[in-house]
Amino acid sequence: MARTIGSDGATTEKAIAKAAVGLIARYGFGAVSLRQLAEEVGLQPGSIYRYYASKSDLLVSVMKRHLQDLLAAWHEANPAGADPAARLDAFIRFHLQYHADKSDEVIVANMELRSLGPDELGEITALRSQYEAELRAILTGGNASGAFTIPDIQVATFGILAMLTGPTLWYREGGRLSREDLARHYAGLIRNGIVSSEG
Amino acid sequence: MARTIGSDGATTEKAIAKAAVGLIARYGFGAVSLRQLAEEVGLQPGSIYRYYASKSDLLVSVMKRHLQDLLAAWHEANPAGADPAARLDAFIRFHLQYHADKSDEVIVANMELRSLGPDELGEITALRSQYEAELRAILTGGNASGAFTIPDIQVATFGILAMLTGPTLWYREGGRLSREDLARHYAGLIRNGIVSSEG
Amino acid sequence: MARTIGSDGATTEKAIAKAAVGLIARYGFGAVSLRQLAEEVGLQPGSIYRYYASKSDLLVSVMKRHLQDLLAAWHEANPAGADPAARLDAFIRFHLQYHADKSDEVIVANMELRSLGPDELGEITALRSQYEAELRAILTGGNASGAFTIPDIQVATFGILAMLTGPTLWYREGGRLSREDLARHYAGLIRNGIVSSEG
Amino acid sequence: MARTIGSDGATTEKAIAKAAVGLIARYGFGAVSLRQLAEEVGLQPGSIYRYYASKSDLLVSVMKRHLQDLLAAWHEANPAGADPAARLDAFIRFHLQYHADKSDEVIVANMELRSLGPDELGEITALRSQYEAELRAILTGGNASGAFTIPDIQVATFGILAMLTGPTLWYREGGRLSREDLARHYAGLIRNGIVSSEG
DNA sequence: TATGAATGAGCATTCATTCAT
DNA sequence: TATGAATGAATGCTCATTCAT
Repeated sequence: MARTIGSDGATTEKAIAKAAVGLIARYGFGAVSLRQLAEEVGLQPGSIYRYYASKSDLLVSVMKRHLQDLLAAWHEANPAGADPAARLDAFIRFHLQYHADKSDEVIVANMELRSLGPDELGEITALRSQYEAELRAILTGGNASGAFTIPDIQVATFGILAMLTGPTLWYREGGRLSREDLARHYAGLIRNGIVSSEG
Repeated sequence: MARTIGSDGATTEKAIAKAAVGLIARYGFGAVSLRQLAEEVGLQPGSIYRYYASKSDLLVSVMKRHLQDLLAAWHEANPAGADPAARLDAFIRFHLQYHADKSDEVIVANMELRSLGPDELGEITALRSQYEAELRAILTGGNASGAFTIPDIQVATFGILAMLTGPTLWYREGGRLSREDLARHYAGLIRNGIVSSEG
Repeated sequence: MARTIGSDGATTEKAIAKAAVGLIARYGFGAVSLRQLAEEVGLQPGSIYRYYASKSDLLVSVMKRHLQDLLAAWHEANPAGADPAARLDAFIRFHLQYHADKSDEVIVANMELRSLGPDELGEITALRSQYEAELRAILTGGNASGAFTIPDIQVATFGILAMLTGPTLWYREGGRLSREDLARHYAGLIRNGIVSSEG
Repeated sequence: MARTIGSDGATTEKAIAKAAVGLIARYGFGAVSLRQLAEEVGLQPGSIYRYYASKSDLLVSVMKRHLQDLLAAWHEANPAGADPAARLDAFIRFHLQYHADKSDEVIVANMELRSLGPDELGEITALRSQYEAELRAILTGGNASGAFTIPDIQVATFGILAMLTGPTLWYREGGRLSREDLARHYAGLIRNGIVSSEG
């Protein structure tokens, strides 16, 4: 039936990706059908294949874009010259902010690694590692300057990331805690622990 | 045909549950078929229905059992009379230990909430909340006694749990870190943060 | 687990047949499972096989018994020596009465011929034909004696039987019409038609 | 794969419906599988779902179409202005004719009411009632004009319909009786009964 | 650019049936 | 006499995918 009036490829592609992220975050990759996705976008299922080679390609594409955007945004926000404590603080705030803004993408990127084939898993894992390396570098720098006293950088890196990613699953805008509250509390916990944390 | 010689119901039921946990943890609930599960157990697919009313019932059953066992084990391990710091330490060690021993169950219970219907989700969530409440009580007690200085109990509870559950995804027995190392490092981080943590 | 206390074979067999007739009449042979039937009787599905060789055997057995009982009851009720009009009247009343009393059996015997294999169909059809022959004989006798003026005995036989069997599907005891009303109206219709029927 | 050359939706849908009526009439709704139906049409089983939402939807659709066609055809054939006797005669001939032409549809519509869910049963029953009402109106009119002497219109309506629908199960074209014979005999029986029926 | 018809494989589930106990 | 464990085949249905139009 030829081109739907006013439709254009780039727009359609973005609409598919956006709908996909929302649906996958809510229901899980395996539980979302291309029919469902197509209907949400206002297309026939077959038409998705003009933009993505397969359902799996769609997932990889969405994840990759998210992780690349995340890295780019952090490079922008990173106060590279600052001292370790300030850089860690910036990282905490950036991570919470970005993860609150893109919670669907985060959920997909964290929960659907199982849905990837081995090759794609490698690609995605490499990007995730780059992001982890950013935090690791801050912690290492802090240990070197004496600002931090971290016995195991790896444990701390994973621990902090896990902690900071948690709110994706429970934080709701407009609830008891403002974003600023959240950042303050987490920064205190990470810096000083619970024995002497201040917020 | 008919009863396999020597087969008995209780044994078969446990074999199904055990295989299910392993497969679901590895591939995700939606990606595991009853055919696959049946083959792993050495049954015909239909025979699973002698023990579980549906695929979804199998998931709920596995999750519920896990959370009940978790709670029971903690009640056993909880040094109820001790001071808050000691109780927190016990909780950290218990959680890491139990989650390392039952990593498949933990992965299923944490990742497959999406695969539950609304009623079942309520049941499971209630059990999870009970466990969270145990940690919350320790933290609250510590604040009261002056042992801790926690500005937001909720954030700390979720933060600590997220942190401590993280290793399920990356910790491997026999690697660089012993279980004792892990416990020590996490305990230090949680107690003192990264500025003055020791371990 | 050996014999359930107090159970005995003949009783169980009848209980199965009775439950089967009820279920098949309500839901259709194909839609009734042996599980359902077993549960209604308080047995395990496998136990039915002690009494009936197969599901299909159960159907045949029920149908055959019904048709044999029907024939026997008519032979009892048939006023063999009477004149054709009286015998027809007796047949009408007998048929309506018996079909009202055994409506489940009638429904099964009329609706489930399709569920029979070819051999069994032959057996059952033969019995049905015997019953039809009884009516046919009355009509033929009436033509011979001049009591009736029926141009085609076959059409009249089938027509009368179809008419008289109809109430199985709609007649309800205690409604607008008593059994006597029903018999009177049908007898009038059959004898005199609608131009001059009296009731 | 993809569209079979030259295939088109409307054609396929009709082919499915036609094959379905034939198979259901012969074997019963419950005994016909979608695989069997698909094979008869030359499709894969799943392709049926492009046209019918479920197996049950297929049945309802077939029944509804039949009853609507039946009503429309009678409205066409009904000699509305004629006297009751002529209208009854027209009804008898119409019914026999239509039921001989569409015997599969008739069998399905009469035998598979049990296979319907409660809502669908209501819809179908309503259509059947409309058709019954047509005959009831003729009989009522005849009583009013003095052409008929029917003590119970309901019994006569059901009786006549049951009688006239009977041949669907036994009448075979080209046998001993022509369609005209059939119509004549039934008209005689209905009008005058068996005491003085003439044909 | 997009549709609409169709495929083929797979899935959860149900069922009649068997037989060691 | 009856149970309970299990089979193997079938069923309705869904899905990712293909491709002529």
